[in-house]
Amino acid sequence: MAAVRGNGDKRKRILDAAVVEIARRGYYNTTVAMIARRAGVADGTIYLYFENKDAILFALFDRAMSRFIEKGRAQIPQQLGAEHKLRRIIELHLELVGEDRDLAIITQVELRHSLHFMGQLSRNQVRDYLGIIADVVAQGQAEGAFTPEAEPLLAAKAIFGVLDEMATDWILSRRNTRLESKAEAVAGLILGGIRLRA
Amino acid sequence: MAAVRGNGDKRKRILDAAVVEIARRGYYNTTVAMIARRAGVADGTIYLYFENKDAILFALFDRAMSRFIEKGRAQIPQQLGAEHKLRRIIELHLELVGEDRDLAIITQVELRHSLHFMGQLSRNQVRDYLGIIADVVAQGQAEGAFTPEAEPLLAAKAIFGVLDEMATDWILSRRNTRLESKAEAVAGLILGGIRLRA
DNA sequence: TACAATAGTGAATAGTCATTCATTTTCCTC
DNA sequence: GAGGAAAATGAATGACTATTCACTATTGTA
Repeated sequence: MAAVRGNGDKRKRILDAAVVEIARRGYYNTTVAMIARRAGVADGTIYLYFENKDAILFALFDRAMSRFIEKGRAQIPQQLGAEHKLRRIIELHLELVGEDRDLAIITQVELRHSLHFMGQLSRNQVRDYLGIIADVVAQGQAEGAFTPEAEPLLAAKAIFGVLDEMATDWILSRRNTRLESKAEAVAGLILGGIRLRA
Repeated sequence: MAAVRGNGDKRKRILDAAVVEIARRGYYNTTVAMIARRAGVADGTIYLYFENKDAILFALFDRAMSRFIEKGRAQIPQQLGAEHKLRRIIELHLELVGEDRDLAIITQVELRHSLHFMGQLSRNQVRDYLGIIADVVAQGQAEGAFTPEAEPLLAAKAIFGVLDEMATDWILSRRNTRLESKAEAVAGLILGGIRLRA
């Protein structure tokens, strides 16, 4: 039944369905049956592709993070100066989060469920991401473009915090502005701070 | 039984117990019975003080936020210049979150559960908090100390994002550094940005 | 076409837990 | 210290749901 195509796209269909259902209702209020229903498969089929319900959430995060890093690699030319790279990261982050609201709800809200989820997986890959930003900061310092006072990893966390808050704020506001429209202003703040330059 | 004191501190005992249990296990993995047990009351007693399980989480947030705003009011003198006020806010935020790790887990991780929780309550009071920061930014601009380019509310969100990320990072790292030890460096970043001053 | 293997199904299972409420205990007043 | 109100109890209820598994359908092969 519901034969969209009797082939191997079931895993994808399940994940896509999970994004929608979990974004609407939250992880704990979404039943496996709901995901199965939307995916057009039987409840039991879910367990042919995922060990358990938690594994679905883990897989969702993996998939999102992979896309993120993949796009990042492709779109941040190695030869750019640090300031341009950082601007590109800011734009890209906001673009990617802003691209799919349901997915953004998962990453910004649902995945922050419990220390269990946060600690187990999300942070490993977040650390990689922070590392990428920290490298750019260090590059900028080496180039003499960025202030040497800032500890690169701390600066990276601060930058991530700003981007993350912008994303969360966008999720929670029902307005339909585009998230990436803030990129310019955000970059200005991050680069220049708020103190008036002498 | 378990007669710690037969008087009116039950509500407080229940909330205190809830902080500990929820911080350890997460909201959805904490049963009402667990909270009751730690509080030294019967399961049913919980329902004399709270309408349902959700209401406990809501109350937890209210209590935390009230303390936050109360301390903020008391410790940020009205006559201070904007930069000093902002530094004080940064210190205070990190101090208060850093004061009680269990409570911090609730506010940084557990309360971000679902749009349901995030949207319903946390944001109303967070908006007030953002408003306070935005006012300080506007004051700084009026004084000519802060850059006029920054839109105060956007700047406030960015600042909140930085503080929030520092807090979350502290929660997830098991190290026992004091959160407020980062205040100085964070203030430097927020005020000066990362671009080198000419 | 016959036969296995593989994939998919969905009803049944086995728990779990928020919430209720009949009963008991504590508190207060006279 | 009697009696009634208020507070507290905790066993029972009623739902709900992740996961399993005996069975069916599909697919590929000889």
